[in-house]
Amino acid sequence: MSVVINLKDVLNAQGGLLRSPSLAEDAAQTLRKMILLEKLPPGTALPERDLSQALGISRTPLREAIRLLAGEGLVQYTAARRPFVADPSLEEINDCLRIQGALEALAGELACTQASTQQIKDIAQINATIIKTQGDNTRLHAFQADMRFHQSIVKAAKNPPLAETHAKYNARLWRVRFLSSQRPDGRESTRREHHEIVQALMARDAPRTSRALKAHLITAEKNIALALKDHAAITEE
Amino acid sequence: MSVVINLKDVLNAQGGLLRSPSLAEDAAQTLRKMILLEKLPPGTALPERDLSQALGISRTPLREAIRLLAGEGLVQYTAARRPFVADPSLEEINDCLRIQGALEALAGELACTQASTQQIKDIAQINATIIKTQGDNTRLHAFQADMRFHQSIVKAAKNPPLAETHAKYNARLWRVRFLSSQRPDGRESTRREHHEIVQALMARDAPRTSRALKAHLITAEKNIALALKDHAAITEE
DNA sequence: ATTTTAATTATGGCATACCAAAATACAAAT
DNA sequence: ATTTGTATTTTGGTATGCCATAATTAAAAT
Repeated sequence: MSVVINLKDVLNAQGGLLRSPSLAEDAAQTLRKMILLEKLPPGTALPERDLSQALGISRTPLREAIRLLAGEGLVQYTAARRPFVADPSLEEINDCLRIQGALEALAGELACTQASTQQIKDIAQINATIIKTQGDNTRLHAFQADMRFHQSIVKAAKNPPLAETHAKYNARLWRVRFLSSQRPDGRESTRREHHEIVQALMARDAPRTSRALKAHLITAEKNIALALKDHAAITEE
Repeated sequence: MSVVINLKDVLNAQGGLLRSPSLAEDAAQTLRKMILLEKLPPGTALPERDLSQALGISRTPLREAIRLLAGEGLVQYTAARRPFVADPSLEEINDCLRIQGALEALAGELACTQASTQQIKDIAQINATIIKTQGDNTRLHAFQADMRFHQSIVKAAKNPPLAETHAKYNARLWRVRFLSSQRPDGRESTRREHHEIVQALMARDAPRTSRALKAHLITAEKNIALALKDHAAITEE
């Protein structure tokens, strides 16, 4: 019989099923958010010492966190190996969007044969939620629902490496997509395209699903270009 | 005037233009080769201390090397965060091949509009080399030429993130592709498919190029399945 | 005032030591 | 012999200190 308290149990009890696996991953998540919300704007230097001190951890896990973000493309290195927040050009963003388009098109095709009927129902359900909350002022929620919509399609493809790579590009594009989602125009085309994607999936028509998803990404490309233009104008002044 | 010897100069002088950017990347490259050549067979545990000692470096860079390989999918972690050489199932390999197919199809499409005529000539040239060396007993060279063929197509797409992701899946699939390339059968279909890819590229016919590359990857999937079957039979006894 | 050069500082790469948790080996009990 | 409980060892996570080089500042020369 022991009276020693199990630290893990305490943490699990307090945070539900939350786990804190490592300081590095925690720091990575913190930095990810700061980058995407532009608390760390593009181009910001990320010196290991200052950051680790700011986050209350040592350099070792902070360093690892930065490597993680670099693997996702959110952080880059100068020639002298100094890390800084990536500042992707519109061209590079479009490059990533085309890749994301190809990945989602593949996911859609695979989902047509691999997804359970329940999964397709879930996808349709998520889309229905998006339409309902369309008028809300909670833009963040609408955005997150849109992310879930695409993620659920990828998940239905039942291809773990595909899901992983897709998630990476999602992280990389999160900021601009969020920016783009704040714009009211293009919302109608999004609604229409989502509907077409769901219809194609329900019909389990692989080529049609692929086409619909590719078209959707091309629309996203246009909207993002507009959003970035506005954003640049705003942050300039 | 100083008599102190500059270490960098010494290293550069001895290795030509070889650079040794970091012990971590060097170690990653060493481990990559060992994994792909099955000196570290699938499933092998990778304890940080032993490996770092074996490579003559400390745990810190070795640890970083392992993270790099994990990012490529060559290394995985147990639930207790112990790293081991990934042992992908045939299903997982096929998952990766489908992704690779989608990536190369996209690359082919982009290359049709983005590639310079010189780049397309180069691609055709590489393929010609492959055909010439077909009879050679230097299987390794033929394999490397095949890799270059596909890489040059991706490069011609002029989409750096695409090239990066493609390279990662190449690393991940290197071992099985090498295995597959050792088999004599299927060589004829490879020759035919490569020819079709080159023709489609020279015609700058994007859909045709896409189709040709997708078909090529499907063939690869079949050959790899056969090669793995043989390999399993050999390593069993 | 501008350019060069030297000294200083800041920063990333690496090695090492310590700790907690997990795995393993071992002893005891059934 | 099998299981259970306990001690030992192994292992990954983290903190810290040192080093070489790049970046910055200061000084000197033109």
